Formats: sequence, C-alpha cells, structure tokens
Amino acid sequence: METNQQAANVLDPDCPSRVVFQRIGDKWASLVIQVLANGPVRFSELRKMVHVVTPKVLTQTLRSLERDGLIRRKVYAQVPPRVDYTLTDLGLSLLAPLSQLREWAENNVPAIIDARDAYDELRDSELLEG
Amino acid sequence: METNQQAANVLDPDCPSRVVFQRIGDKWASLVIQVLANGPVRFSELRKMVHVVTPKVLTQTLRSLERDGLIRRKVYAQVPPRVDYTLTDLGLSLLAPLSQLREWAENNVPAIIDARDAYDELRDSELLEG
DNA sequence: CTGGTTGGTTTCCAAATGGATACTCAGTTT
DNA sequence: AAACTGAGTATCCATTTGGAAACCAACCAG
Repeated sequence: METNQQAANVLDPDCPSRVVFQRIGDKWASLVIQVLANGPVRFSELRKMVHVVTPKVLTQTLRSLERDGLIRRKVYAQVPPRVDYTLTDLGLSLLAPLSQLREWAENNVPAIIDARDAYDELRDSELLEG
Repeated sequence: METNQQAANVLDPDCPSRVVFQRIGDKWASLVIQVLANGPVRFSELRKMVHVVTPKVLTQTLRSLERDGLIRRKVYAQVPPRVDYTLTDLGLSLLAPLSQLREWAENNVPAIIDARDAYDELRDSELLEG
C-alpha cells in the first residue's frame, strides 16, 4: 500500500481534489456548468450565452467536462445535426458549492477591486519617491 | 448608463466575479489560503508546506493575493529577515466557500476519476474498431 | 573576510491555454 | 447544381503560466 488514502489532503499537489480546483479555474468550464443549471442547452446556444467563445475552445471545454462525468452530450440523428448538453447528477451536485463561491464573489469583488486600486496606487507613489 | 449593474452576472466574461474564479484556479493561490487558515506562516514554511514551489512562483502568488486584499505581508526588522503572511478579514471570509468546494472535491473526486477512466477506455476501443 | 541565514529577484525557457480563421460533413432546400 | 444548416475540426499563432538555476542584500558569527 504505497498510496495510502491520507484523508485527501488538498495541500498535496498530487491530491486529486486539485482537479476540481483546476476545473473551476478553467476560463469557461464553471460558466458552462452554471448555464446548464436550467436544463439542456445546445452547442450554438451555449456559444451565444457564454459570449462568443470560439467553437474550438467551447468544444475543448465541453469534452473535458464530459470526460470528468459532469455533463452529458446528447446527439440527435438529424440533419442539420442537433446536439445538446445536460448536467449529470455529479454535475448537478457541484452547483451548490459553486453557488456559494459565486455568492461570495458577488458580495466581495468590490472589496477586491478596492484593494487592488489601493495597492497599485501605493506602488506607483513608491516608484515616484524612489 | 452603458454599464448598468445587472446583478453581477457570472456569465458575462467581463463580470468581476470572474476574478475570484481565476484566483481559485491559480495553481497555488487557494492552497496558500488554506495553509494560512491556522494563523501566520513564514515564507520559508510556506515553501515547504506547499511542496517545494520555487521562490519566484511563490512570491508571485503571494503578491497577487496581497494585491487582492486577501492576505497581509508582515515584515519584521531583523537579520536574517523574517516575513510572515496572514489572512485578512476578506481572506478569512473566503475560507467558508472554499471549504465547501474542497469538501465536494474530496467526496466526489473518485467519481471523476472513474468517469475519466471509462471515457478514456471508450475512446481507446473506438480507435481500435475504427 | 568568509560563510551562513532568510526572503527574495533575475534571466531564460518549455509547456499549456486561448483564440482567429478557414474548412468539413451530411443531408435539405431552392 | 449551388447554397444553407448546425456542430463541430484543423492550422496556425500570441499570450500566459510555471518552473529551473543562478544571483543578491543585509547583517551576524566565527
């Protein structure tokens, strides 16, 4: 037993919980998940809702979410093709923690912006003075 | 009023709540925050706890967290120098949503890994069959 | 005056990420 | 026969990120 399951320590860079933090940080992934919260959405709709991401990048995002079992891809045998994406149960269960984070963000981003402004002004004035 | 404050919509890529999701996704930032949860930690300690990140990268991480008002840098006038980092109130308030996410991760990463394995095996067999 | 200590900085480089643009595929309509 | 769908691919390229290795600064101990 080399790989003992040591209560999943996030501090370990090899800890698998890192994969979740990476997903969240992905530029489009968490957006897609939140868009899918209200039911299935088609590829082209997704492109619009998520503000004109290029098809390549959207496909990449969707594929990796699908690979991780967070969304499901449904293809309808039609021409022109129709494909839509839904959250799996796993994906659905991620919505709660994601909302927590989003709520925090919406409440506290002004504070972050202020902190940035203050920080940057301080650096600027330090530069002038030497 | 071009920029109406439309209840901070995460779907808008210019929405400032994106900055939070970026921070989370940063390879070291959320680790550092969780390490600092139990009180101030020195630079060199951080390097060890976070598993030998190079000093350059750690400094970058710390600086951006400081700029965002999430941590505070304290310098003690000593030789050899002593510097430690603490969470600000803002940083502390981020711990709750972060823990939610971490908990979700620790519970569900096995499912993600399984999904990945299944997905990859499927692709492999498809390749063989053509 | 040499070496040790802590907390960095500098330079350089490889890999990953994101995006612009053009193209494909398979039928369907005109 | 040409044009039109929707859902992608294929190429190519710019930017960003992360890291390795070496260096620096201040002071103290020997």
